[in-house]
Amino acid sequence: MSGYRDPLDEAFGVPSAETAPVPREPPYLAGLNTEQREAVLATDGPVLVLAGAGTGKTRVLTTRLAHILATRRAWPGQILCVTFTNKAAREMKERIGALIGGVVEGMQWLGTFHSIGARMLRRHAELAGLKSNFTILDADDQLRLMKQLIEAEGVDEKRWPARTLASMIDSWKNRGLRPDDISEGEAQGYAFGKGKLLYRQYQERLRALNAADFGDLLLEVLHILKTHPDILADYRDRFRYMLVDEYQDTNVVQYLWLNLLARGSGNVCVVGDDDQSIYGWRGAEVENILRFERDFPGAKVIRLERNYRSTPAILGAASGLIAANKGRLGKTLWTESANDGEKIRVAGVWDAEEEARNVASDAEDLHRQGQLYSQMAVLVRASFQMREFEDRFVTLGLPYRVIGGPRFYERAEIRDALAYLRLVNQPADDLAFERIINTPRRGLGDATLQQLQLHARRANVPLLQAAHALSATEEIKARPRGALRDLVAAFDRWRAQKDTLPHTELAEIVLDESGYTEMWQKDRSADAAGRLENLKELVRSMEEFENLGGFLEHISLVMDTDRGEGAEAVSIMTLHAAKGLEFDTVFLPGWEEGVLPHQRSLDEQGRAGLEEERRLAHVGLTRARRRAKISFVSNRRIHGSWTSSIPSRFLDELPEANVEVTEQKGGFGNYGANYGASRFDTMQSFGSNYATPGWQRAQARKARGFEEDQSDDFDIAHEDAPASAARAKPREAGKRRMPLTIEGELVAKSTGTSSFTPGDRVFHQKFGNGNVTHIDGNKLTIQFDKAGEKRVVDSFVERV
DNA sequence: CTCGGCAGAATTTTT
DNA sequence: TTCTGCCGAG
Repeated sequence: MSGYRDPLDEAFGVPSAETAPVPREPPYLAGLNTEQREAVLATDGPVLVLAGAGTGKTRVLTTRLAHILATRRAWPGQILCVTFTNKAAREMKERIGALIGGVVEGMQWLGTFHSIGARMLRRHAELAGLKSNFTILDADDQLRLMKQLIEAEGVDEKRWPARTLASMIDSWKNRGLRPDDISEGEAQGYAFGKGKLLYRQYQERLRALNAADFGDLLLEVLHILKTHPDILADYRDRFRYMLVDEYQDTNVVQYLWLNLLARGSGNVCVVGDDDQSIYGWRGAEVENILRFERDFPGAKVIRLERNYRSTPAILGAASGLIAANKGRLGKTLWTESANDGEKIRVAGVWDAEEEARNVASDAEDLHRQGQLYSQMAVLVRASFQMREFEDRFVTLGLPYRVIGGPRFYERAEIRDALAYLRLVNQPADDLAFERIINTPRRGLGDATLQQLQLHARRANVPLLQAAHALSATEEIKARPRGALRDLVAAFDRWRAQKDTLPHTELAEIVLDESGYTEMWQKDRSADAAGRLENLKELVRSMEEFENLGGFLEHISLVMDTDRGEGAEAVSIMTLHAAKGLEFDTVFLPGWEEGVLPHQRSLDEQGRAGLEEERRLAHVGLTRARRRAKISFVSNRRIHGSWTSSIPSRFLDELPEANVEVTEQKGGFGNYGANYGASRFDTMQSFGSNYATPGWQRAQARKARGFEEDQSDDFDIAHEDAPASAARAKPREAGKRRMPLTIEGELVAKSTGTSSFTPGDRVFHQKFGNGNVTHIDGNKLTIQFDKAGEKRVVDSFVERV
């Protein structure tokens, strides 16, 4: 017995009583700086860790957790550890595993707010009028549900879009408000006060469907905790230690929920950075972090300011920028480094196409110098900016991947397949039923559905049950009746097989027998093959789960899939998606008024919006380890028409010492050369206010001049023609684009020499099918059926 | 019931 | 520009 040594002790280097009475520092503390160490060791009582970008926040968090475990302050199951994203949760698990050399069992309360909320809600489902196998609805389902209610209420959906109601209800839920809590004034915002009624109806409908939306996962749990002291006491007792990541992103419900629980042990440690709060639009309140000390008097506040990521030049620029924000807790990032590193490069260019060209050629240059593509990222404000980059990268054959594009589980084919599975799992899921009743086409259209709905409402039963009943009566015409009977019989069969067959097998049977797979096999469109592939992938991914229920839970909560991670490719993503990541080189295009301080943010949130935009810019800059390259364009196409844009005000806030303005080869973008009161302001080039008609004319003239260089036959006699946007870019005329790729990522395969000949029929992930018309080395000219003529590198296409 | 054509709006960010 | 939703014809 005495020889027994706990594996945990072993792993952590906790001295055993016999061998080492000498106090020795556990190995996991090695390498931490003073503040980090303090944050790890201050286990008891409230602690606020203000962790600037790149200061080792995750390391502190994981080490702290490991420390709590190692010192036996709590068992894995007694620690509540909340993150904001699934990725962060996953990473945390992995890193704790790495720290103690194995997988930690029993960390069942480590996860995102929503996954933990779902866990709790399933335990107490009946208290919220649900069964524990309730379905978690996604945005799409919610919207459809709301549309039905809006219509039933006789509200004009044109005037009061379902989207508006959805976001309203969402924000109410984010603020912890249930239907009864909505004030009349608040409800006025939608359809003359019908918002409140619709909210209540929506909740009732959810209960009838045995479903919950994302907001409910927290709101309902909060309500249960508030109204059931015994349950609250139980959780308070259970959670000896609480850790919260990204505290600056918490909204009101999350805040209330955390606070309620934290009043138990009082051992709550929140980590965050007010300068990285970028989710205000989703209900996050920076104030939560700003008032932590008031909420928990005597809280220990630890600042992590030593940055291990970026060069002094980058930190200087980022600090200078963020200093313009008011109401910060205030941190100054510093780093130990002999030299400043490369200055931030700022370049003005003509348009987004040129911007993409420059970024791509810079990326190639760096690559030639030995930099990895995987160490480069293009960070944009909004996803519409991604297109130009994708286009350019595709033509060059430069490997890239889009992160956070259309997600796997949001694709139509996946959602259809899931609807089938949901319905097998939970027969009351009317939304799933509505989705698949006529997919594939089986002659069950609107008319039949309405009959079903009528019957279902009268009998107060789910649609599937109504279908069951109606398919046996004469109420429905013969043709649809037969189809309905088949469908109902199929579901009966599948449900019977649910408990006897492995769930992956069941899924295959369902997709097969329903005719869903066949539907895509028959489909001859460009992306049908990809969709079939996705369906296979879906079934494959089910293998990791014990049963159907577990799988469905996972997919509704974990919408992100990190596909292609680690690939040697340039990442393209939004600034939001980039939080928490780092790259050697970061490209920051689109620093223009209206794009980087995004117009909408400014319009809707005023100064608060501007500050959040500035934080977004700050997040972007601090992603860079070695170099950051900012650019802005003077002409941007918005909704199809060309608009002149002016450089972002944030450019002026970058300390001059850290910035280098580069001349562009294009010749039209050298605005930065004119230093003045505002270094980047285009008006300097013209000596007049940019908003005036004169400036606009100047722009137009410039545009025409540009075209003159490009095409000989341009008629410059129209000097005084109105500044037509279309005019400025005649080259664009015939250009057409396909919708975004299904895959959302394209990575060059290393094929040998070109093995194509003109006339070959080929398939391209993005552009679909087409014929090769010309070959030039490894560059093919292809006439695509849908996307028109494109020049593409051969490794991106395959023969069909 | 399905398909095609047309009008009108437009998504910044996501658990 | 591009996508969506609606309407009318087959």
